Amino acid sequence: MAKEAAGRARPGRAPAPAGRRARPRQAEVARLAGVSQATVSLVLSGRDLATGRPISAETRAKVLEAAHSLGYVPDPAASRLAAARNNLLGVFSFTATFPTDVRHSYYPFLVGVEQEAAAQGYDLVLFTGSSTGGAGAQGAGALNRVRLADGCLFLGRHAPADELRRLVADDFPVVHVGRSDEPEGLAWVGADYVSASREVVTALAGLGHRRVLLVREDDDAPASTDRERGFLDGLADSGLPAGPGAVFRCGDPRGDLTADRVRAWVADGVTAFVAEETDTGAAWRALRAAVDEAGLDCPGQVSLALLGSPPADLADEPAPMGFDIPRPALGAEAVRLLAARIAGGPAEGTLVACAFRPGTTAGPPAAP
Amino acid sequence: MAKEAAGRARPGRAPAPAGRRARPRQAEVARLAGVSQATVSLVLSGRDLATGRPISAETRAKVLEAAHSLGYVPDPAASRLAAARNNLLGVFSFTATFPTDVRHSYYPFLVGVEQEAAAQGYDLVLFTGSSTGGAGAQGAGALNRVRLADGCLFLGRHAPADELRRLVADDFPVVHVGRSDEPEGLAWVGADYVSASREVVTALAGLGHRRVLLVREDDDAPASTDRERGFLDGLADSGLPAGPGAVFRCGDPRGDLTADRVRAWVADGVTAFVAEETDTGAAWRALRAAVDEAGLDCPGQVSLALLGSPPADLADEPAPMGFDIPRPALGAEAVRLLAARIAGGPAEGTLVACAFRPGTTAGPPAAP
DNA sequence: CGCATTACCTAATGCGCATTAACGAGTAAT
DNA sequence: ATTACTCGTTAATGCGCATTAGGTAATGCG
Repeated sequence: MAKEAAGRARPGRAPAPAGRRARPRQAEVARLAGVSQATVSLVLSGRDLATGRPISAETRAKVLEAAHSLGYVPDPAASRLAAARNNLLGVFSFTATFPTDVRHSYYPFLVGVEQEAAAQGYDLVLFTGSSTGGAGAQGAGALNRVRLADGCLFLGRHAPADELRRLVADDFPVVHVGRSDEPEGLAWVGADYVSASREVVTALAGLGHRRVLLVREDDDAPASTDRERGFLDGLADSGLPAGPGAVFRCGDPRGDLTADRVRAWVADGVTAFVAEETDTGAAWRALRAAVDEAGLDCPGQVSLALLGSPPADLADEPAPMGFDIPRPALGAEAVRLLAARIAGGPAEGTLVACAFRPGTTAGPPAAP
Repeated sequence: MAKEAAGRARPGRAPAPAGRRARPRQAEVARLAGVSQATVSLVLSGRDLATGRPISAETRAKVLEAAHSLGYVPDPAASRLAAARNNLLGVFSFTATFPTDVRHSYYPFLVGVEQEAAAQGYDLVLFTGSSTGGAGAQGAGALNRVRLADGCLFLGRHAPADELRRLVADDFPVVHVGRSDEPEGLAWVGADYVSASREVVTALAGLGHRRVLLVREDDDAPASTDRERGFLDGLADSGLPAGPGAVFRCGDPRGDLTADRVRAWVADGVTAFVAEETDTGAAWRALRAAVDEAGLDCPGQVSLALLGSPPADLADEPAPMGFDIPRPALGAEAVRLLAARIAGGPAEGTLVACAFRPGTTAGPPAAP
């Protein structure tokens, strides 16, 4: 008895919609060349040469000609499915990837990401996320969408640790941009704020300043604490006093950053101020405003430095002493690390050095 | 006799690499939920509700919970291969998508693309490409990678028509950003340069100018020819002379744009100049330089206008009369059109209106 | 109570390609 | 001649998902 009943219907695909059907498949190339589909795959992927699996030159030629004459182009979906990887890198940011306000943007970073991704043979998936409503469900599980890529980059200061933890626990290749201890075992690339900040303090000390004050914001992201750490290290290196009075925290109970306060500090012997850099540049703006209002001449009476790059809208002003984060390099490094993780590499953290910027806002301290 | 010999080995996939825990598949969700893979597919795609295929609420809930707890996310390649969609929109540019030189950038455009894509429930795939080496093979077939997505946006003035033609012929949903006639049947969105340029000329005529000259570059992209067309239309509308002398082409055999030439035109009765906008802003820069060198006061002795927005590095200068391309709106419109094409809509061209900008570089003509 | 519905769900199938064991045909070695 | 290989190619298989005919239990109908 035949196992198959005669009129057994066939489930599965509906017949191809007549209109769309034009693209040749490997099977058709194979038929035309008089070989098997497998041979076509081998020849076209060049895997024969690479893996030492030999295909005669004659067969190669036949296949190539057949493919060409049919105008064969591989179906990327099928390739990627069969190859169990899709050559896609995710980019997920906790704010809009293309913020309307260009000032605060990941643009320079993405420049590096794009370049390096291309170099490594990856395309990029931008998860329209967090901000705008996004393609997927909001909130819990939103991060899961990134699993469609082979790995994912995360941008932003405050990543939801628990969601990330889940990805990391599943051994999904993830790289966070910005130093982060939060989920244990998270790979990251970050700028070396500690060294860069120390270098700025050292430079100020080298100019002769003996009392330097850090103005920072009330935010405990690693980017902030690293800068403070480097600042304090720098003071220690130069043998300068580093008591709690050396750091002023905006939003402090002690009050705001005012001209009066600045005058008091100066009267107290402070000759140089250092501001933390953040997305908004609030600390730097506040410091400049206060110094300005206090009527103090910048390179003359007090020296100023910024632990980072000035916000774009202040790009025209004289460059402050400080350092520049090599954002494109950071992006490229992030991609490199992610590619390594995908290939099975370890989840490490990588620091990228910042470039010191002498600027024109610092000089020798004024004689008292 | 058994057809299969006893120890017949199994070709095909190698066992999954032990180390990395793979993404969950529908099959695992199914197992956890105690149902079949097909049911999972039905529930997750919502196809049950849509097509009236009944799935009990209880089963739905089980499946959804299992999927959620496993962090399931569909494999885009598989979805696509199975002839569905993957909610991915491609973006392919013929230069780096994030050019190092921010001046010429698709940034504002991408802002709109991201927003609208999110609104429509799509994620974006940036095909790293063209310029930098790209993920796929260069040249022939490079465009083919975009087939991974449900549809693709193409950016850039000079698209390789033959490659595009192939995609269009295969009925792959494509939208070109910028008017384009090249591959027949290509959908596009573009700014309405003709109307906008005409409006500028009309405004100048309204101020009393009777001789207006267009400075354009030597490039025959539609963006250029449309502006010239609108310029000439504007002249005609206002009854102004529009002979061949009304248009000056940089890189002309007649020579460069010099101060002397500008003086000669002015002596000849020209009171207003209009420059084409391009990526580099070359025409506008040349015109400004020449006028400046000729010692002519801008709103006073001659009026100037720019058929577009000034380059970013000239953003601080007084705004020229002209128009602004609503780039974010263009991006959004492109996404909308692409979504429509994916849904089976027609391949149409869409013009988006530009916003007239009075600026401060145009005034009544000087008395002779 | 027998048969037709209805409500739910599963089995089977294929999308197009990559992968790999196995096979046939030569050669060389035994 | 038999074994032992090498070389070139193919058959078979599955990647993960969507699709759809068909099955099964529960319900309706006369």
